[in-house]
Amino acid sequence: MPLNQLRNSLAVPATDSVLEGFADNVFAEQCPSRTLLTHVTNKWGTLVILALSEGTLRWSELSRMVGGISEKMLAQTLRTLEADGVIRRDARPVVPPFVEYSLTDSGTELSRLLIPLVQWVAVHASENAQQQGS
Amino acid sequence: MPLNQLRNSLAVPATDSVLEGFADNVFAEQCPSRTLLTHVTNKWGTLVILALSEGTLRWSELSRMVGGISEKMLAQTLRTLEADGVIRRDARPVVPPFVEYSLTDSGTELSRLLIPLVQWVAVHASENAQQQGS
DNA sequence: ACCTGTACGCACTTTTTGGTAAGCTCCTTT
DNA sequence: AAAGGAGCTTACCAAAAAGTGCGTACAGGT
Repeated sequence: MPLNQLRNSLAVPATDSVLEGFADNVFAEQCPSRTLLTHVTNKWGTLVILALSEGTLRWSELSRMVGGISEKMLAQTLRTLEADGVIRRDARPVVPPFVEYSLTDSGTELSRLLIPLVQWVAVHASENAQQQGS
Repeated sequence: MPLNQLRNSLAVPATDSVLEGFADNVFAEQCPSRTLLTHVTNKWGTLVILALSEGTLRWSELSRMVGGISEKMLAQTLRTLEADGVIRRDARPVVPPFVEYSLTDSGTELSRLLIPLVQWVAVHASENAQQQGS
């Protein structure tokens, strides 16, 4: 048995003050919260949700707006977030395909939490030099 | 020149309503905001910041608290976030090494934005089955 | 007749991320 | 005398994420 799996099997001393209740969830792996957390807080996920917070957008508009996203990543991100119930896909079966993406209600909630976060990032990004990777 | 780099070189139609001012930053790659954003919103980064929102913790306490993190990832995450000015490292040169980690002022601000986000995640994680990866 | 735009899916390769295990220093415990 | 713990670092390797390019169907423009 690897060392850190062993470490996980030990009891985590339940800390709870601000993180009341969900501390035992998020800090433990195997919890679905971890999966959703990585979906909404990864690079492309955040950016797509943010872009859609403005309103409904088509595939090509998203593609242009989120700078640097590849078509594959856009497709994957959209499908993942759709499965998570964060965004809604609305396809009209017209002949040049017309597909619209928008936030669901919970997606809108989420975007309202994400926006101040990105604002914080925008403010503090200039403070230090961020040259080194990883 | 690859296709989507070419796409990036085209002008992004500056959209600004809720995202006033920083829209041109975050949505464009090559911007330091992107780097910081990925630092604070990746899996381990979020979890470490959250853990430290409770207060100062030692290496070994963090290691036990954040379930599943390897020593390498803990070290890497801590060094990155320290360079970003989010956490502070305080090492006493005593003989069994004693090192404490805490949030800086901006790190505390950040954690206050992260907590509602994680609460949202905790609430919505149970709604759908999150079986599929990526 | 030919090319472009739309919204993808698929296969392949590259890059990044993360895990495992080992080592290290200096001291305390057994 | 040997083992172990604190707080890391490094080398090596596997897995996952992401990028690249190709194909597709059909319509409209030139």
